[in-house]
Amino acid sequence: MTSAPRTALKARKRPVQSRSRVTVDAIFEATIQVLLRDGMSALTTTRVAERAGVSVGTMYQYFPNKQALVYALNERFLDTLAGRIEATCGRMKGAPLPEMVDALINTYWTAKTERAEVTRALYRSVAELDNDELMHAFAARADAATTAMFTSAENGAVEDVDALNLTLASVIYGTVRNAFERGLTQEEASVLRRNLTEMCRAYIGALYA
Amino acid sequence: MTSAPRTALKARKRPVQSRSRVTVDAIFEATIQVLLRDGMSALTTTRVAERAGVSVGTMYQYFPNKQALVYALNERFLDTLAGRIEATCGRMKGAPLPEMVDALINTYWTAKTERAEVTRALYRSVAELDNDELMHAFAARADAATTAMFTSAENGAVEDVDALNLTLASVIYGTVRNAFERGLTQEEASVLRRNLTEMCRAYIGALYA
Amino acid sequence: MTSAPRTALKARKRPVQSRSRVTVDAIFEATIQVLLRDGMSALTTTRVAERAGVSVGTMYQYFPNKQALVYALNERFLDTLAGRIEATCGRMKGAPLPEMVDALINTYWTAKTERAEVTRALYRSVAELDNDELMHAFAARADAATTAMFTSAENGAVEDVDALNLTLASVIYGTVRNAFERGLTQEEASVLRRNLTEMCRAYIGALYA
Amino acid sequence: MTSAPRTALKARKRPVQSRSRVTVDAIFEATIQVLLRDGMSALTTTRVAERAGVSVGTMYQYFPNKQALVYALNERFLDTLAGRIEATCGRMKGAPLPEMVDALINTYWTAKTERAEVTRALYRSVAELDNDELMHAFAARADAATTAMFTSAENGAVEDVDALNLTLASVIYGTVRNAFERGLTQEEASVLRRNLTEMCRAYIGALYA
DNA sequence: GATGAATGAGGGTTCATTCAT
DNA sequence: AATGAATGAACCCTCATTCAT
Repeated sequence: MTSAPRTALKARKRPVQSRSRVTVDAIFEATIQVLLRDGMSALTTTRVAERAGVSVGTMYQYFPNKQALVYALNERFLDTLAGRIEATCGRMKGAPLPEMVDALINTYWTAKTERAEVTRALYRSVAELDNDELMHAFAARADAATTAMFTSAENGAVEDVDALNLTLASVIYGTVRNAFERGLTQEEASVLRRNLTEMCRAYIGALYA
Repeated sequence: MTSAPRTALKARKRPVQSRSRVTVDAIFEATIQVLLRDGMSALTTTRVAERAGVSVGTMYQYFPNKQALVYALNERFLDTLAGRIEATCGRMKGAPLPEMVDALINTYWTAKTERAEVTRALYRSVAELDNDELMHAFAARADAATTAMFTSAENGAVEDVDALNLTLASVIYGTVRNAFERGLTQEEASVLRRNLTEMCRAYIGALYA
Repeated sequence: MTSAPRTALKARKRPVQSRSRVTVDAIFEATIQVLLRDGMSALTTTRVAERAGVSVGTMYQYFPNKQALVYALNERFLDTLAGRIEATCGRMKGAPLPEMVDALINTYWTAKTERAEVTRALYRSVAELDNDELMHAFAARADAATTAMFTSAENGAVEDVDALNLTLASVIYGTVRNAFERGLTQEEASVLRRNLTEMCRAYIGALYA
Repeated sequence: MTSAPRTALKARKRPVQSRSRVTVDAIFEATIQVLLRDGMSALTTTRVAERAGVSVGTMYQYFPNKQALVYALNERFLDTLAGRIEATCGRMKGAPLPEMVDALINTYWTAKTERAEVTRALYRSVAELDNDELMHAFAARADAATTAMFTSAENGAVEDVDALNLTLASVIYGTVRNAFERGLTQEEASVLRRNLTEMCRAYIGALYA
């Protein structure tokens, strides 16, 4: 996640002092607020600064330009998410494959659902960005973690871990995102979540039948 | 798909005459070109008109504003896509469930892959829009078609068609999109595609074991 | 009134044929409608043509440009008004001065009040124009008529007809216009009208006391 | 005068600091210049900003839109004018009625004549606006002042002050405006001014004869 | 370090006018 | 003669970014 973005998008300073940290957090939070309330097209530097309670000038001390701000915000979220996935994968090392899948779905689904609106806002904000780098960095980290986990599966080595990983990751991440975009009801969501788990388990079962 | 969008987004005139039709198509194509080359943030009315070989004024004769243009473009693509899905579903009526799933994945995957870059461009362009209406209209049409298809499955009635439909639709559409965003290699893509099919089949198999 | 305006403002053709006459009238009426409904800033050639039931092209056959249209419209109204004043002045020739004044106020006030909204709309529309020419032409015609009338006053020659004329014309026309702009109630209007007459009579009385 | 205009027309910031004050004044002056030189239809935001020596952006920091600028300009002038009328009325309290009228005509006429061209430009600029609010606010203030003055007239209470006020105000303001629109010569103007005074005095005389 | 007024390029949009049909 | 689609200059306005204080 901390892999080098285009120089233009790099944050200007690492907020080492606690005061800076507070400021940056306020800016991030303000960005999310504006995104939620008014949408991407109303995300102006002035408005963010205002809501964050700082001046535009100050904002530019921490982020070289608007894109960098949005970029950093998404980076932060993906960092957190990757961290959670890593934690889950660490915890599940050596467990049976089906349980791994359950855990992975749980982690991802929960992470996205906790602040559903924020997730949605971020999905939108990232569309303008040079997305790929961000996604790749996240994918790389997450894939490393899940691959390591799958490799450690209890009942012997998986034949083609990379293929398994690619498949499960794509299906899980993709399905969860799609669930968001469809705006499912609570009930539909829980049906889908259960069935997604079933499906993954069935696939794994079929692989080793 | 042709369900009423917010008035503000409605196209101004239906291009009935062939000359108009050509113009509108040129504008659509130009929009895609710009989206591909320069991204959403560079999609200006002037640039689109220029590339389409018409004046801005002409563009505004057909679209009341920029958003409406992007909206109409997406609408057109989703319309086509929904049409293809309906065709497939029609053709597969009464077939065995696994073959239905194969056909559905094929149709969707192919449709998205044919002009992969365009698909990617549209995914981005739609993020700024009032997405929901568009998605819902598409979902409604596609769901109706697939549900009808699943209901007609050869070997007896599916127990809960709606749940099955929700699951398969979410997984398939979601996975395909995720595949795009990850920017998979040709090979990875074909592995994923095969495995997605396997997974759906395994799920269906498990349901009726 | 028919004095030469700047060439640019001249109407393109005199509508001699009855068909043309109808068209021009429709355009004039449409212009007023739009002015009334939507105000000067919404007075577009397209809208006027639309409401008149003709094409823009046709409109341009009769008026070389938009300004000419507004100009002609005002000219027509001022022409009519001048005609009415001339009629009154003709009728009152040789009458006693106070009765002349009564008649003049009556004529002017009535003319403006009959279609009060139209009057108001025209007042506004003319502000954009090169007003002066129009006003001068009207003033010249009206002044000629009133001066002739005052000269013929029953009880002997007025000492300085031009001064009297200037005074009465300015006071009467000015007061009536001001009444419009203040948006007086029915009652206030009639009080004002009565008092204006009183005042003019008092002035005349004082002159010859 | 400072009564609430439609929100859309409100000035954005009150120029409290002296620098801002200078800027705003420059913008006002520039607006007048442009109005004088090129007329209302050439009054573009760019042109005004240019002549004022500021950027368009700066202009928009003080005025939310072009209309608001014109509105504020007229408001300022009417404010000043109302202030002058109030001053005169205050000074003339308890004086004989004819002197009051003299003073009122003097004040109004002088105010309008001092910068005659500006007055003319403003008369035109206001036609596009939602005039009424502005006029009413002015009228209310001016009427209050004159009514109070007339009430205090030396030789006993006027019978119907409101009617007197309505009459004198309408006649005076209307006549002065009409004088402008006719574009009188210096000499004609002074004749008219004298006669207007005579007329008002004659009217008052007749009232209390 | 922080501020926020000033900047001005550039965006979306309108509409008077033309001219091929 | 009539049409109305096409034109494109010009308008109003926004907002990322800078820099004097």
